[in-house]
Amino acid sequence: MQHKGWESRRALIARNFLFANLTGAELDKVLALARVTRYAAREIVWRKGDYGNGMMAVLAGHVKLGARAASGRELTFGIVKPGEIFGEIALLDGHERSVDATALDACEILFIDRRDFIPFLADHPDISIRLMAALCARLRRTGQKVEDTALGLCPRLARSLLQLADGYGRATPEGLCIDFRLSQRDLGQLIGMSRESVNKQLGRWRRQGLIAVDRRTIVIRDLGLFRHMAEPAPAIN
Amino acid sequence: MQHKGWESRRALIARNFLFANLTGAELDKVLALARVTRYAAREIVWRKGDYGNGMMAVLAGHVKLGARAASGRELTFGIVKPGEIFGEIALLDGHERSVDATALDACEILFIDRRDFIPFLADHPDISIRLMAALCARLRRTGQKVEDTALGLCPRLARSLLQLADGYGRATPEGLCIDFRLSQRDLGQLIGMSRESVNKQLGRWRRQGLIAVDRRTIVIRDLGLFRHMAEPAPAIN
DNA sequence: GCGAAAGTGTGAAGCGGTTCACATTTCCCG
DNA sequence: CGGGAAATGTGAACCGCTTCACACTTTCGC
Repeated sequence: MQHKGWESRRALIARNFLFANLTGAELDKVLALARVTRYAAREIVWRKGDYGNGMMAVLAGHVKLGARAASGRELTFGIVKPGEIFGEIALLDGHERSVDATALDACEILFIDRRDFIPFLADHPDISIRLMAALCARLRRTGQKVEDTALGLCPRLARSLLQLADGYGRATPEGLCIDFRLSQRDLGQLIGMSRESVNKQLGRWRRQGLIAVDRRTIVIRDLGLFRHMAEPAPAIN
Repeated sequence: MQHKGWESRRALIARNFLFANLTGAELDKVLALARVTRYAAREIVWRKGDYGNGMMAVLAGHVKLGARAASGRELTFGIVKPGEIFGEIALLDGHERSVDATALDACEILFIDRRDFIPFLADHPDISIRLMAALCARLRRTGQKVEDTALGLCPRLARSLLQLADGYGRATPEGLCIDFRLSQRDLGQLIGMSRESVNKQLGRWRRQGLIAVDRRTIVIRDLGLFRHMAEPAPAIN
């Protein structure tokens, strides 16, 4: 391991929310426990059902957490951004992976084995607490996903876009630009509906001037109006 | 607080998985922190959005965790049994309740404020670990619920019944008897479908001789065959 | 730059589950 | 034990989403 890689990894880890305010020496300790792996786009990090022996942190790139439902349909639970962690459930309970994890783009991912990390946690109660908070956040998010089930296409898609905008939005003169490319198929999996349905709804909104679909991004023209779409019974969809 | 109540509560708490192997003195400590409340059937323990200032443990009775979706539809996340806990998310992160909690029958529920419990946890790492395990279990379960979304009525209902049978099943000469009364409306909310759909599917199964619906219970006649119904593409539904 | 593969746009048909409407039964409380 | 409320059973109509089929465009690897 050459010096340059070590330093840059150290900097990347320090940006992760879990390790954000560790001292330099502690960061080195984490790095010593960790293994960093690169994944190409579409590469599988693990499959649902694999034996889960540790936790991952995304240093660079994006990871999709999803599953192929028994019916054959693919559905996405969420997308993990740089600085976030995933696989923390298996870290804590050691059971099998509950979802598939797939690299969306080229990723750099840090892995820590639970046999190393659990003792480390014992010495770092603040990290344990942040870990629990992450777990709680994921639980709330997943619960929200269950609730969204009761909603129709229009509010569901709108919510999903707003959520993306929350993470990747950039204000422009034309409106809120979502700087993250998801295919309509991906969007469909994210909201649990068919690609065609997503296409048609986006088309309707485009024709209404609510959004603009540039080649690789979606721009929300009027955020206030668009938020209306996220309501259960939208005025005119 | 008279001696008798104290003793019986102590016995009930000792039966909770979280406090299962505490010493007598530690149990007393927990009891001192806790407040026990009785709820009548259908009484609301808390509402989604309330400020969550602690955790509950069910000593007796059953609590339904659910929410009224924005569309007006009611849906149930799960049913908490005696010896189990709920509200542990708000205990850990102190945010608002993510679901409604309603007593299904007459309940005896123990409440511990997070300001008292968090310090207690610091002295009892074993309990912290069990708490995290509970959190993980809930997360896995909720994820399963999201996945089930992709399934149709038949497998969804079958799974739900099998799950109930898992907790309340009693083997009889006629088959596996589910000793827990849920109305068809409740079942519908549990699987996220309409009461009518549930009724019709139960009717079909009854006519096929797969189940028997005695006044207040459902009996699964042939478990093996019924498990088949829980598969995504059932032979003949 | 070219060709295959992936993504997008769109209509038609079908289906599964919802909603509505009502009859009947069971339960429960006074 | 009687009467009202809740639960159950069932058919008809409706509706939203899926599926399928296909044209067209964009992207990406070589």
